[in-house]
Amino acid sequence: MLPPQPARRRRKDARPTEIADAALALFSERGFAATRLEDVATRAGVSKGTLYLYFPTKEDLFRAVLRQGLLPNLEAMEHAVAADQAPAPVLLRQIAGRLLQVLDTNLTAIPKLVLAESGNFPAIARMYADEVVMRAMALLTSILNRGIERGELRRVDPQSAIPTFIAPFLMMALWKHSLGQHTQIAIDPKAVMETHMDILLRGLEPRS
Amino acid sequence: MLPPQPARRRRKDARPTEIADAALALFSERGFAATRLEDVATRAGVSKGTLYLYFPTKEDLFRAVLRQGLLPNLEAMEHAVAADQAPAPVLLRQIAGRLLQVLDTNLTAIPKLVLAESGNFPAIARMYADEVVMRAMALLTSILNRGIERGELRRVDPQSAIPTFIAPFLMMALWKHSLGQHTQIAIDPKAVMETHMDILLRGLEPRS
Amino acid sequence: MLPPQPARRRRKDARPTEIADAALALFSERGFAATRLEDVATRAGVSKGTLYLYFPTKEDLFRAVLRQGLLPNLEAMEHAVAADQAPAPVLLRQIAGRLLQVLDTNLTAIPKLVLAESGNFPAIARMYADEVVMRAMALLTSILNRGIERGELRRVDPQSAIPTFIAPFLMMALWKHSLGQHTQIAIDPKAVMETHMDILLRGLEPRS
Amino acid sequence: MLPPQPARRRRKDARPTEIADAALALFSERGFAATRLEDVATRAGVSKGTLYLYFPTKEDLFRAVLRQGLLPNLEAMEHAVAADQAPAPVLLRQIAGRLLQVLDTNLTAIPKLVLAESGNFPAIARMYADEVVMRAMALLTSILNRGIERGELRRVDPQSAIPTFIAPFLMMALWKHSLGQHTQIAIDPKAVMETHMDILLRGLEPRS
DNA sequence: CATGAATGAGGATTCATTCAT
DNA sequence: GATGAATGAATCCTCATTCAT
Repeated sequence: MLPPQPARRRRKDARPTEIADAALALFSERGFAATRLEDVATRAGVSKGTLYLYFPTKEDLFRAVLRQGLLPNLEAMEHAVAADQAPAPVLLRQIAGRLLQVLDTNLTAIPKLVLAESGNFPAIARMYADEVVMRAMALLTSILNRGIERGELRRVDPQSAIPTFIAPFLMMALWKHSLGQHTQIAIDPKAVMETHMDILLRGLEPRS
Repeated sequence: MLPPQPARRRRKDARPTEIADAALALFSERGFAATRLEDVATRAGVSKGTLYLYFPTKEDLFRAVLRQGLLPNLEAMEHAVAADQAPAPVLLRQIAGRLLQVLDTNLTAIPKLVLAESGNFPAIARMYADEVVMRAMALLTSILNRGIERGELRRVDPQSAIPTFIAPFLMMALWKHSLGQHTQIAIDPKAVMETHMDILLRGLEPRS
Repeated sequence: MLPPQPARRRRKDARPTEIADAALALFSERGFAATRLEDVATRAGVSKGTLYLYFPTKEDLFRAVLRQGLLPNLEAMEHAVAADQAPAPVLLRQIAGRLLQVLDTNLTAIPKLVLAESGNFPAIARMYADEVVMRAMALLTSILNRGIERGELRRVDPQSAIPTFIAPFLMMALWKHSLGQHTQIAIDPKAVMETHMDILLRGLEPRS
Repeated sequence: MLPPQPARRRRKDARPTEIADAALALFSERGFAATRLEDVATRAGVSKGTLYLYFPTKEDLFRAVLRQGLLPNLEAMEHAVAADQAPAPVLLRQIAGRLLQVLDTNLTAIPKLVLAESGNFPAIARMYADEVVMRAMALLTSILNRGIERGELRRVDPQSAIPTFIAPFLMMALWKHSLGQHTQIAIDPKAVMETHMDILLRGLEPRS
C-alpha cells in the first residue's frame, strides 16, 4: 500500500514551483526590477506574505526561478548527448527537433531573463555561461568534431560554426517573448527550422 | 572670422546626446527599471535636475535613447539597399561585413534593451518591429528573391531563410552585452562571421 | 458573549478617520501644498507608507478630509431645517446658537481650507459652493421669507441680508485658525454672537 | 525744464511693483507654497533670474507683497479717521462706501493670503493683526463710542459690535477670490452693503 | 502555515536658488 | 542689469520586507 498522501500536503509541496512559475512569467514579461512581488503572489494565488515562507528575498526567488528553468534544460541536453552513435547530420537534426519542441514551452522565457539581468546578477550570468552555454558548446563541438572526423561534415572550425546552428533557435525564443507579442510579423518555427537545417547541413556537406 | 561659438552653447547643444548616451549604456547594462536617474546624470557629468531640462520623465528619456539608437540603424540599412546591382552572395557578404562593424559600436546595446523592455513598452516594441525588423526583413527578402531569380542562389523560402542569416549577428550583439561580460568563453566575431557566411552561402548555392 | 473584536481590527477601521483628522489639522494650519505627508503620518501615529494604504495620493487625502468635514455640516443643517415652525427670530437665534457651538469644534478648519485651496481645486470649490453654501443660503432665505410673510420681520431682500447674518460667524471661524493664533486681541464668541443677534434682530424688526 | 526721465529708468523703477503685483495675484490664487517663482516671473514679464535682483528669497517677495498691499490699506484708514466730526451713522456709511470701492481693487486678495499663510508666517500674522486689525478696531471703537456718547447710537459693547459691521465686507472680499470664481451664485456687493448698513444702523438706533 | 497591515529605505520629480554669460 | 541653464535639497510615492494575528 502506498503511504497516504493528503491533498493538502501535495498542494503545499507544489507551492514553491507554482510561485516560481508565476515569477518566471512576470520576470520574463517585465524584467526583474519592474516586477512587484505582490503581482507574483497574486498570479500564484497566494498572499504576499506567503512568498517569504518559501523565498527569503526577491533575489532568492529570482535564483530559484532560474535554477528551476535551468535544470530541465541541462537534463534535456544530457539525453541528447546519450544519443551518441548516429551520424552528425542526424544528431543535429534530432537536436533541432528537440529545440523546436522546447520553443513551445515556457522554458523559452529563461534566456530572455538571463540576458536582461546578467548585468545585475553577474553570478547568475557566470553560472549560466559556465553551466549551460559551455556545456551546450562542448556538446555541439564534439558532435561537429566527430562528424568531421568521420567525413560526414566538411572541415570547419566548430567554435565558429556553433552560432550558425544555434542562433536561430535562440532568436525565435527571444522573439516569442518580446517583439513577437507586439507585431503582426509571423514566424513559423517549424518552417524556419527546416529551412535552417536544410541550409546548414548543405553548407556543411563535404565536397562532393 | 568665425562666428563666436560660446563654449556654453556648444555644451548645451550636446547635452541631450550626452545624456542619452549615458542612459543607453546604463539601461542596457542594468535594464530600464533598475537604472537610477542619478546614475545616468553622474555618468553624463550633469546633475539630476539637468536631466529634467531635456527629458520630462524617465520614460521620455527611454524613448529618446531608442530613437537616437534607431535612426542610424535605419539609415545604415538604406545605404545597404542602395548597393543594388551586385550578385546576391556579394551583397550578403557586404551586409555581413557591415554588421560586423556595427558589432564594435554601442548600437549593439539597443536590441538587448528593446528585447528586455518590450513587455513594459509595447509601443516601442511595435515601433521597433515595424520600423526596424520589418524593413530589414523586406531588404533581405528582396535580396534573396533577386538572387534566386538570377540563379545565384538555390530556391528557398526567403522568410524562413532570414533567421539563418541574421540570428548569429543578433546573438553576438546580445552576447557582447550580457554573458560576454561575465565569462571566459571568447567569441571571435570575425571568425564566426566568416564561418557563418561560408556555411550559409554554400548552403544556398544552386545545385551543381 | 460578545463577538471577539480584535484590537488590530478596531484600530484598522479607525485609521482613515485618524489620518484624515491629522491631515485636516495640518492642512488647515499650513495649507495643502506646505503640508508634508510625513508630518500627517507622524501626527496620525502611523508611518508614511501607511497613508498610501488608505489614500492613493495626497490629493485623494485632501478630498477625503473635506468630505469628512462636509457631511456633518450638511446634516447639522438638515436638522436646523427641521426646527420648522418657530417664529423667524427664534429660529435665527437657534441657528446662531448652534453655529456658536460649532465654533468650538475643529469643523471650523474646513472653511479656511476650502477658501485657501479653491484656486487649486476648482471641483472642490464648486462642490462646496453648490452643496454647502447654496443649501445654507436656501435655508436662510426661506426662514427670512417666512418671517417677512408672517410679519415677524421687516421687509428686506433676503439674498442681501444673509451676509449680515452669517458673516460674523464665518469671520470668527477663520479668525480662530489664523490671526487668532498669533495675537493678543481676544474675541469672545458668545458676546459677539449676542451683540450680533441683538443688532440684527432689532434691525429686522418690523416698523413699530 | 524737467529733468530727463529715460523710459528705461522708469521701467526699472516699476519692476519691483510689477513683480509684487504678479506675485500677489498668484499667491492669492494658489497659495504661497503652490506658486512657482517661474510663474511669477512669467506673469511679470521677466526672467526667473531677474526676480532675485529685487527679492533675495521667495519669502522676501512674500513680505514685500504684503507690505505693498498693507500700506495703502492703512493710509486709507487714516483718511477715514480724519473725517472726524460727522455723526457716527454718517461716518459708518462713509467707511462702508469706501470698503465697497476697495472691493473692486486687487487689494482684496490680501486678506485671503494673510489668512491662508498665517500659520506659516507667524510674524506676518502678528504684524497684520497688530497693524491692521488692531488699528481698524480702534478706529471703529472710537466711532461707536463717540456715537453712543452723543446719543446717535444705542448703547452696545463696541468690541462685540465690530464683527457685525466689518464681517460682511471681509466675507465678500474672500468670496471674490475663492468660491466666487467657481460658482454661479452671484453676490451683488452694492445691494449687500446697502441692506447691511440698513439693518445695522436700524439695529443700532437709540430707542425711540 | 497563511495572511495582509504596517514599515521605511529608495528613487522619480519639482522648484528655489545660483551664476556664467 | 538681465538671462536661463544648472544645481541639489526637499518631497511624493513605491514596494521589498516584517510581523502580529
